[in-house]
Amino acid sequence: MDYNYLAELLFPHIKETTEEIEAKYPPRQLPEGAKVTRFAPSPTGFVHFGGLFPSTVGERLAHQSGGVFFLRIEDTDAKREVEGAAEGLIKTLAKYGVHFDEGAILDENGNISDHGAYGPYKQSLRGHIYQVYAKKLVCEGKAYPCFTTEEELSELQATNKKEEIKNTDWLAEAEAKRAEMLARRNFTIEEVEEHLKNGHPFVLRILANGDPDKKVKFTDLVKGNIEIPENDEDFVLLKSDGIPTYHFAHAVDDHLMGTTHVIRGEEWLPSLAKHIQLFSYLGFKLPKYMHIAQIMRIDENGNKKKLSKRDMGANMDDYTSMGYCPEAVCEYVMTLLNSNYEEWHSQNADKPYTSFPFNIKKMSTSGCLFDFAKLNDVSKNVISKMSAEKVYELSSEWAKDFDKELYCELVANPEYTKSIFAIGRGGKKPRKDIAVWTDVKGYVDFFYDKFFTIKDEYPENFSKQDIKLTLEEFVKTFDINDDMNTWFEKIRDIADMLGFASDMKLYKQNPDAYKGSVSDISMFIRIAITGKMNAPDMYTSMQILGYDRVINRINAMISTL
RNA sequence: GGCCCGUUGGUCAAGCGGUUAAGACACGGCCCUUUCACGGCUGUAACAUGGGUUCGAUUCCCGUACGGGUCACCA
Repeated sequence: MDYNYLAELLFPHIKETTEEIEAKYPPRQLPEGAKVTRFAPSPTGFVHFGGLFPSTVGERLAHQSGGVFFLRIEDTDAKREVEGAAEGLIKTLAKYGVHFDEGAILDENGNISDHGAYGPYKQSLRGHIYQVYAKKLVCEGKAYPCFTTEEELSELQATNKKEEIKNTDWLAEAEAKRAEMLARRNFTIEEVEEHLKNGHPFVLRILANGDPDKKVKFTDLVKGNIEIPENDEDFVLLKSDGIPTYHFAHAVDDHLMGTTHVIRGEEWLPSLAKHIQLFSYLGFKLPKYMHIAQIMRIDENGNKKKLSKRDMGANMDDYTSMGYCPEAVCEYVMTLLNSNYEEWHSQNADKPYTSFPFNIKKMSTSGCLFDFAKLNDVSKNVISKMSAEKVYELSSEWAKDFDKELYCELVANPEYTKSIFAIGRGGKKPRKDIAVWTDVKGYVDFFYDKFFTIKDEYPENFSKQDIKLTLEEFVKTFDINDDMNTWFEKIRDIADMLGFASDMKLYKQNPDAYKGSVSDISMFIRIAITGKMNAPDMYTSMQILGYDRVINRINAMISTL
């Protein structure tokens, strides 16, 4: 067959040669060892946790090596595209420290525009380029048109199923399909001309030359050495609308854009044979691949499943509403990505995660479970290191969007609010009460009259009389100007007066000799003032609340007893 | 079902032929302590399984089981 003629038939409008294209994409001038990585999402929705993973790896690897990290929008499937998704993607990623040097970047008006010399970075804008390479493959007899329609194809699969080739007998089905597809390879130029004349659409398929009994050896930077059967499937290169499939776009784009490391989820591993074949057909140098393990979740049967779109914790935008700060999420991602991150972090507590030497070799080969408990722990530590000022700023910013009522109280008196956040903060052993901004309300509520109500929630085993006497005595002796020792001595005095132990050590030696201890007396007061059994340091809390509020609350409690 | 990947405590994981099999989170206890939190100490708990190879296997090889992924004109 005259392949050149066929190519001309198929792509009459393509005049440019691959050499001319190549000339427009010269090799990058980068220092030795610099990595060029990319994140290449399809704009079909929000960024999910599984996408933050590889993008963080790409970002770290590129920027750590003095390389380039770019964003390519893979909008080759119009059916699935979601309006505005790309913009949202970029914004969300930026929030989590994933910044691009090149590619589709958001301008000041919120529109996507190209930055960099290796564009366009939106695949829908690169149609011409793919066709040039497609034409070349046809010329070389490595690709051919297939006029079988989608309907025919799915019918074929359907009949296979209908004919009671047992549902479990995939092999037979696959073979039937393969035989059918192989038949498509046989066509004459005349047939093609006829189809074209009738305006029939076609897809361009690769003419696979692989022998599945033979294996290709391959080294993945994460998975190590793997062997996969050669590809013998005539997969689609160009869809009937002329737009490339992922496989073809991947080969052409990553070659032209000079990607050195392809970082993607391990779900791509099965198609690696296709890519190897394609790169070889095209005469491209194969980039290095890193197939990183998926994040998993536990399904209702207790099995691990890939974390997917609808799962709790999947959508990165949910982390904002759940009240996580991005730094915490980033650190958590680092702990999952590099097993030695935590060790490094404990030794370099003051440094940002970006100065951690990220190491490919330390990446896990197996999928890990998403663990909110761990995230919360990381997050508590992150927040505990912030200044009161910062906590005020971030929590009120969050509350503004997600808890208006709280927001109003927080910002009504900033200095007051900051003094609350300052309790137990700033020292070597800061409190770690807040993991997420949604914790804030439950932590600070009693400082605001709006959220505070007097409730008699004393444990049953204490006499109301003692409680009442404690509160009355406290009101009599309370002086807001007392220092902490004086203040507490007064509480001890009340304990002694009522037959409670004022000395904890003595109490523990002989608890039966007393009605209780000074800790119980404190609890009586604490419940009146905070409404809780547990609360941060009471002396400081009272200083913040002020004399009137303290006395009013205690009096209010007395009257309910 | 084919192909590919994986399997160390509940979770994340060190380990790379000889270890008392780290550490972190979670959980329990103790100490500190007026509560909580913090901090300190401490405890429970793991090499999926069967065969090799080897003087010796968690580590290497093969099988089995289990889990995951994939098998589109989706990425």
